[in-house]
Amino acid sequence: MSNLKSHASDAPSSVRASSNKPSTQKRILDTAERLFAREGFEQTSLRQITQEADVNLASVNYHFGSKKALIQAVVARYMDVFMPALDEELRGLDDESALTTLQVFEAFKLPLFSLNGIHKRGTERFLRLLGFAYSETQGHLRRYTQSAFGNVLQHLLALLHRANPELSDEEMFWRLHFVLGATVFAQVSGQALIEIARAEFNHEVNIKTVIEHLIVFIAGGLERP
Amino acid sequence: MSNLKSHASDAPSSVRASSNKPSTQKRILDTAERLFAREGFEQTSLRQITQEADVNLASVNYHFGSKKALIQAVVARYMDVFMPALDEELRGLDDESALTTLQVFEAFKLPLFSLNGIHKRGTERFLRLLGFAYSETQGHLRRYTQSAFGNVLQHLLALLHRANPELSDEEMFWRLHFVLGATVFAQVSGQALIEIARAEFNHEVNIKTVIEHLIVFIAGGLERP
DNA sequence: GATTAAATTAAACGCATGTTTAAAATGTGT
DNA sequence: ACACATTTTAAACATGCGTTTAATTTAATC
Repeated sequence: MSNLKSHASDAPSSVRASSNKPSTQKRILDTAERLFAREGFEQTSLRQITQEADVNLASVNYHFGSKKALIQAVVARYMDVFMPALDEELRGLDDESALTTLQVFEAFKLPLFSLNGIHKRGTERFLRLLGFAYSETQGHLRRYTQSAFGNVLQHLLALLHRANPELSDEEMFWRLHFVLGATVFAQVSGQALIEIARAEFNHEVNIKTVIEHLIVFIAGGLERP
Repeated sequence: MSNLKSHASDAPSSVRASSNKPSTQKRILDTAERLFAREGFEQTSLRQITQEADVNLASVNYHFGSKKALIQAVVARYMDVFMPALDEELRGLDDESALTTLQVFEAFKLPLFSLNGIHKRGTERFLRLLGFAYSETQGHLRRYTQSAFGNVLQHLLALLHRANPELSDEEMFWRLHFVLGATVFAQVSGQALIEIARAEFNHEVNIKTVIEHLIVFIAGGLERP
């Protein structure tokens, strides 16, 4: 944590001077993201990351301090885009007169797809990172999310209660966690499932399709009387 | 795999002769089960198991051949009870005239609760083992389940299709995996969630309650038009 | 261009894992 | 009681991990 060298978070020069190669920091971040999203955090070693990024093993600890901090940096890059976008979408629902569960979940779509601005397959990567963050127990990530974006999550819960006033707090508690489970699982097993589906149904399947299916499903489960 | 000593699967003498202590094999199996269900497969080391079981480290490899084989033996002990029981329940639904999704999922309840015959908290343990088997990628376990009990799972799929004839194969495919996700997640995060719920709602929460909530949720998600 | 500061490098450290080995202990059949 | 097979044991093996160190190279500053 505090082991970080002072210059590590200095902002500007993200591109090396007289070279078209991205900086070491960015190379590490990009490669780590790709591998984390594919294999999970624990399954990905620093040696694997540094080798594929073509940087020295020790540079991860030099630039980020520790593997934990690297994980957090990778996730934060997406969170910092996603959460404000979601926040705005949720605010747009505050004035809705007859709010439905489906509306609330569909508010996730734009923020999710906007992540493709970060990377070509940003949506997919973010969801898989999230999935691993929860299925592996990366407590520090949960704490970071809760403390940095807790208010957004509170807002979400309030809207869901407004859309389902007949559900008790306890029922909402359980169903929300089931929603989370279905979502996380769909992403972690996502790539494998997409391939199976492709072979089985003889047409292209992409992340958008999966999300559409998922949203209908979780809305159905959550609204169940 | 084939490294197993020939006597390892010899059936009978599960209790040592002139001693009230269970056999080494059983001690390993019981302790491994307890730890696997609590921490997951990868998080539990053989040293932890053998230490708590009070047996020698090497005896796991002697009796089971490898850690993978031990994991499989632990899971199989439950599968061999659960799957036939589920099979029987599902057969009971074949003659149902107006089959509902809820009926299909409720057919899981008895087989699940029957696992408490194996261990006091057998239901909970089995579900958590299953959860870890899927969230960690224990491919060999998936293969074993598929090959040993594939017919039961096929039967389940057929019944769900009968209860929801309007759903396409593809929709059923996705929803079934979301169901699996919600279930697995609920169990892996289960203990933590149960404790939060207990504190939040000031009354006892047990595994049965969670399953009741879950079944309603997944039936709602799956039936969604 | 000399002097600092920052970044990179190769190597080692310390620890934990699953597995194997070979000797000792225990049990079994005659 | 002997001979043999089975089981248990302590120790080492081989591998992989995140991290640290100390020296070198590169960049920036005066």
